[in-house]
Amino acid sequence: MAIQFEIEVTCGGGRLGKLITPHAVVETPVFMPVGTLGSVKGVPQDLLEELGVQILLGNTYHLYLRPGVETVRGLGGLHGFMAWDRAILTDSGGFQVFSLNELRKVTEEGVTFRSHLDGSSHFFSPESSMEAQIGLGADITMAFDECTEFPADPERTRTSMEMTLRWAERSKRYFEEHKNEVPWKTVSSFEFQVSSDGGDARNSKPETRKLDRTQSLFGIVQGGMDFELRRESALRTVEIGFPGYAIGGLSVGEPREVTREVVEATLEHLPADKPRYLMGVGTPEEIATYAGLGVDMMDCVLPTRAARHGLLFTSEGKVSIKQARYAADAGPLDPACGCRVCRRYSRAYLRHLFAANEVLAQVLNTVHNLSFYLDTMRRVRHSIRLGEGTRSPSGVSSQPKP
RNA sequence: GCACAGGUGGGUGAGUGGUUAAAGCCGGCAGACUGUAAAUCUGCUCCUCCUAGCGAGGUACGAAGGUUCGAAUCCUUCCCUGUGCA
Repeated sequence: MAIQFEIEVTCGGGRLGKLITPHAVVETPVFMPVGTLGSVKGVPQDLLEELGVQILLGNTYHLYLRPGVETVRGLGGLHGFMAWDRAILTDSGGFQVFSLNELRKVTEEGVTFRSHLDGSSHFFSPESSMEAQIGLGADITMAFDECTEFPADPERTRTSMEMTLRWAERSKRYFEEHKNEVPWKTVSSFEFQVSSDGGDARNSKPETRKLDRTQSLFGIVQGGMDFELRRESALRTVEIGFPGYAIGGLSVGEPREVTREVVEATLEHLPADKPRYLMGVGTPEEIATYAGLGVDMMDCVLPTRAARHGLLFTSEGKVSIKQARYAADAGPLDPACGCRVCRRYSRAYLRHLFAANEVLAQVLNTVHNLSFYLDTMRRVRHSIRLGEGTRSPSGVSSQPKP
């Protein structure tokens, strides 16, 4: 078993768990910051560690184009290359196939696409995506899928979903044959320590386990906005068999309430003992909601991108720090936030940095937003734990450990 | 003092007789952003009024006059700036 997922407690649909990957133990539900090109834009790795980030995203398409998979592999894989020894998940490139729609052509075999950098022609298939992801050496890899566009008619949605299923089988087949080719040691004993929520380590104790440190491959459910197709996609993806399942094809322009309905309709068909990863979602409210519904992993560019654009998430709602109203505001960005940015700087200063186009604005804004997202998930985990405390005696939410 | 070159909206800078309230860029003010082609993108940015619109007036291209159906654009005088020569 390449990856272990242990559910500690559940509350309603929400689950508190540990995802034990080759490089880190990840407390779930977790928000995974996006580091597309081997960097969470603007934030040094040691700061990410300080924020409590246990798992990052990398992107196969982007790293394949630049600096190239072989370069990364030669430098110890993505972990060695970007000097990050906690967990990494790589996206397969499936989403780029969707978002670079002007530059690509999809066939059963795979996707021919033009580089957005220099226009050169490339080809991605389930096999080549897996080859690249194994070379990058993330802890968790993703099957090569087709993210169905929105809107899409039923026929198109089914056709797309069926192809994603065939690609999932091909991804798995290639992966199983080559997964030991990762650029790091695959077997070792692994000591890990999990601090309890809030950073208080009093109750945690180091555990040592013998782990098979191989990569994992997650399957991705598609099916557009159609509940029946989602159900079928989920069941058939589970049938192929993966250690974790992602819900893809959402946040592609559909109304947010539709997103939620589709997530709920999909979750019920995914095995309770496997991690469930909702791709590309969402706002702080959304990630809290979905965590409560039983989603274990989420990623989104929103906190990092919005930060660079001057949009900050706070306990009092969104703050567009560029607004003139903050020009002389001596108060902290978010009085309820304990992050290093809110502890130290005024809104007026943050606004000035942004207006003056100082690089520090991007750094501080991103640090805050990520901090807020990670805090949000800590609160969610805490509330699930508390929920267990009150409901456990009746056995309502008990969940057998794997 | 003389000779050139210039003076355009918050800044810069196009435009050199007719959809020009005046390009573009910057600045300013808002908005968007959800498996990152994103330090990006979009809108507004002279004043007043309203039925809020490819709406109606007003004011505007150093100043004042003039030519013309029509001038930021042509002419005259004046003021100012830069460079060169005395």
